[in-house]
Amino acid sequence: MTDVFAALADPTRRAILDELAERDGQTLFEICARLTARHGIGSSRQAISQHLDILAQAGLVRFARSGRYKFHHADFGPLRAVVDRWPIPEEEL
Amino acid sequence: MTDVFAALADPTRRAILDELAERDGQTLFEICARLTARHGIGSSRQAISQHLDILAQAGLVRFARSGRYKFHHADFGPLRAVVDRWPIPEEEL
DNA sequence: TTGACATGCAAGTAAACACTTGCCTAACGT
DNA sequence: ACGTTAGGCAAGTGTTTACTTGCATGTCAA
Repeated sequence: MTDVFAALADPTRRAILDELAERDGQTLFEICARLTARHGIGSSRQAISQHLDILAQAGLVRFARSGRYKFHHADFGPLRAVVDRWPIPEEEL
Repeated sequence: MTDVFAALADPTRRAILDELAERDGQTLFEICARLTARHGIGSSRQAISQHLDILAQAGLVRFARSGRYKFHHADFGPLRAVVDRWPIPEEEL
């Protein structure tokens, strides 16, 4: 399991997490289409696939293979490594 | 103000934040000494200074000049950008 | 079984990044 | 005034990273 912080460093990967947070279990092609349509990201399928691998190595995304489809599920649990590390001040009112 | 996520991607910068969380208001030389002694980080003064600039651009560190000393203060407020963006699950018991 | 669809693998490239090196400016103590 | 201390600036280097290109594998429908 590699670096959660490094996985979050790329804006395209954060957009992927946004997308999976809104609609979990998408395939690679769905993610590509929605990134283009809704986030203005025009990266190739292979680029997105590589990003998903990095997210998976960080534990932020899990795969579920079914036939020729590969569904992607987000897991935001590793983000506690960020939250628990430093004292985040309360929201000002 | 540049990318908070990118600022957190480097382990040396995270160690700097750890150090400032434990003892706020250190000078550059203090930070260097304590990083070496307590975190096993042997980077040069200039390297640490560049890291502090990046942390400052992300809003995570502020400076306070006093004579020939420059005191560094951590501000973890920008970390709410991480917390508020995705639904982080509760800790399992 | 043939073609279309969904994905995987791997080499190559260009840019970003972390770090060093060398010199410079400024503040303090004696 | 002089040396020392704290920090700044900027060019250069080696590695990492994001991305592309081209081809290969596997799955399903007709």
